[in-house]
Amino acid sequence: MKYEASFEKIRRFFEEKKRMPTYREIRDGILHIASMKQTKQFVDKLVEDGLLDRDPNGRLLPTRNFFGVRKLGYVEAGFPSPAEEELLDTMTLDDWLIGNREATFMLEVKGESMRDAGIRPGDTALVERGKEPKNDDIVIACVDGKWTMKYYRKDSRGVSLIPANPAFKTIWPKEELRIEAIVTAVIRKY
Amino acid sequence: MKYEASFEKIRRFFEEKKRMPTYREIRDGILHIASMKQTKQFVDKLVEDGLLDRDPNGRLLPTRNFFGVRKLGYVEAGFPSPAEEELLDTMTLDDWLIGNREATFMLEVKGESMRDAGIRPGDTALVERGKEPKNDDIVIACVDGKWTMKYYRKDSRGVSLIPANPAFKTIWPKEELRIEAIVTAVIRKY
DNA sequence: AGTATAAGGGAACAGATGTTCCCTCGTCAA
DNA sequence: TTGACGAGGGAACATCTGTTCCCTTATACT
Repeated sequence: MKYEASFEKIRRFFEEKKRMPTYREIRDGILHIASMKQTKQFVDKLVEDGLLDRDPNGRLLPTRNFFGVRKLGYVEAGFPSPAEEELLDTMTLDDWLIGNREATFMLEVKGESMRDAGIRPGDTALVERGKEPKNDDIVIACVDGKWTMKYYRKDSRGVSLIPANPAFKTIWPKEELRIEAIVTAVIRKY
Repeated sequence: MKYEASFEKIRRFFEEKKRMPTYREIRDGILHIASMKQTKQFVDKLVEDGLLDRDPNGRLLPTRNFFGVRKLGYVEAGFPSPAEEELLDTMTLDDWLIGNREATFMLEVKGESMRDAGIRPGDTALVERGKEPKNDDIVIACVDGKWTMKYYRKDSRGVSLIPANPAFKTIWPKEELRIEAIVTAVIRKY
């Protein structure tokens, strides 16, 4: 069994069971050998290479390699060679996109009012509640009982909600305005 | 110590240490009591409520509540009341967006050539290598030594790469064309 | 062939951990 | 006051688990 493939099996194990395997599980289910000694040698090498971490008690812990996606540079740069590929930074989408998990929600976008901001129907917005909006933030607001997504602007004339589409009108709230959340990211899945 | 707050502490513990706490760690570090019996009762209740899972050996496992973001409906629907909030489905961005982790990479977008598809400079594209492109997929291609992101189209006249911006021209590859990856998602972070 | 070296197998050990059990103490009703 | 009951504390136990040690087997070299 190859080194890389065995590590991948451990990653899968964690993905399924949400915990790391024990030495004996690695021995029987992954390396398919009978020797504890060699299992330890194999694990030691993985730890040394930074692919695995250890508890104070010796128990295994997942590393960044267990989560997330490898990050490349720009489109123009293209893909690195397989040799360089190992050096790539990995990054979890959740950690990257979510600041305060308690306050963050996913919300599906309907309507064309933010089209020119590159936000289109069917996109998923990540929104965070409880943050103070700044000018030009995209916000989820409840205006006179209706929910919308717009640019937020506050100036000497008061608060206005500005669409990113000339076919829609800027809203000047008459009675009630609650900024319920701020859009922190927009995701389009193909 | 309140029930909810204690659960949140356990979630934090997992977020930091990448493993679940033991009963004794919950007793000393979270509940701040001395009784194993009550610690077990507390954990039993969490397991019963589906907030925690257990190993065949009794060890604790994280549930879906430990990962991801809560998913709402549409913008128009607004936010649910705190009472309903508990019912929301949670979903990890990684699981949602990444099919094949081995083959998926993050790539930053430069240039305006896909502007009308709502993809703009600074956006992050999630791309997957090794998949066969279909018509109208957005692909990362290497044409005559240059890397670009374009719509893919194959018809009787051959393969063409079509920009989503009238200011750019459709590319008819002359010599070399390698479709290196297919764009599976686009993320814009504010 | 004979010997030395390494690899493989597996038992043994110490510490950690979920679970159970027992004792103590306070509260409340009769 | 007394007895019952439940909560809290903590010891005890069986199992699990990383680690080490020793013995056997294979391999390489002289």
